[in-house]
Amino acid sequence: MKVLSNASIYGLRALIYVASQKNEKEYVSIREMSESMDISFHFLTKILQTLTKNGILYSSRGPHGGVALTRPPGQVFMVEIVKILEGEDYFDTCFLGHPDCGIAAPCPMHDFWINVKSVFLDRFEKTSLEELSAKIKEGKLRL
Amino acid sequence: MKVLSNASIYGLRALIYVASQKNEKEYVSIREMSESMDISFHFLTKILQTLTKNGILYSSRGPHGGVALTRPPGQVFMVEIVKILEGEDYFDTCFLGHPDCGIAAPCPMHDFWINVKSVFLDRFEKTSLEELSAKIKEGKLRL
DNA sequence: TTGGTTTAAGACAATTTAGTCCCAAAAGAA
DNA sequence: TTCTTTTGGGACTAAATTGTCTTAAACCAA
Ligand code: SF4
Ligand code: SF4
Repeated sequence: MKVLSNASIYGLRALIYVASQKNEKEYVSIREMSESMDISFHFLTKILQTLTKNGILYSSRGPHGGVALTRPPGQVFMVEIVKILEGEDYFDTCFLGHPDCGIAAPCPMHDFWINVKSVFLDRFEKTSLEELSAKIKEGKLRL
Repeated sequence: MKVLSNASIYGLRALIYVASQKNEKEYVSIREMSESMDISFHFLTKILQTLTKNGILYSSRGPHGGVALTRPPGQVFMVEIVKILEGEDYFDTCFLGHPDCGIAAPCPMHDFWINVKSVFLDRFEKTSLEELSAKIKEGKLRL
């Protein structure tokens, strides 16, 4: 079972990496992240570019360049990242892939699906990069 | 958000279609199903072939041929279909795509993810084709 | 200013998923 | 038998996702 594309997963992991940095103001090198997390450098670069375009990250070229968060990790929530990388309609899907249905006479999976989606949305809305990076900072989890 | 591939969705819908048939013993034509549900005939055929190979369906060629359930709809559960069409390891995934991790120092999403997967597994284990086809039989839901 | 470093951008290739097509094989009817 | 209908099986194409590569642009330091 997979609910996020590789692009979203890599983007999320990189943001957690950045958020877990000691010095919040310093740029983090994409090369360093890609090697540390064993993700293709160019692929990760492309993903982070869209996060930069969408205002999640600052970026700077040249020596000591890289990317940095535009906001404190406690103010960046998963839901925003997922909507940027997966699409704005991420939570507007039907379990069976129907374009529209279910209002009048929903199928037996409808209530389940609506509920699952709201659980995901709720969790994504409440989980910040700060929370996600907490255990990394303590050195308790690899990324 | 998508948790099932198109192949699984089409396979499930076709099984629901078969299960909602009045005469349980009669073969249902794949052509009829593909046209009624607006699914590619050849694609659906291929999917139903793997379900036949895996003992979910009988099949017969020629006039009045088609597919039929090997068991009563009340004895066929979603979990079996999903594991056949998505792979046996469908429920053995990590939220962040790691091959192994989390036992010692799980990430903040681990508990959430484990819980979500068990909710899915539980529901898939308890939902039979009979339940899924109930509303169709009443004519209350399109497929 | 010159050269090295690093992100930006976009073309390109590989892989996976989705879908199409053709022909063989089986079943039924004439 | 012979013809038609319908599934079986595999090759093929299309599209989406994933990943690679090359060059340009920005930044820094000597
Ligand atoms: S009723 Fe079922 S098929 Fe219709 S939108 Fe809800 S989940 Fe999808
Ligand atoms: S701890 Fe997090 S990253 Fe590790 S297996 Fe669990 S969900 Fe995946």
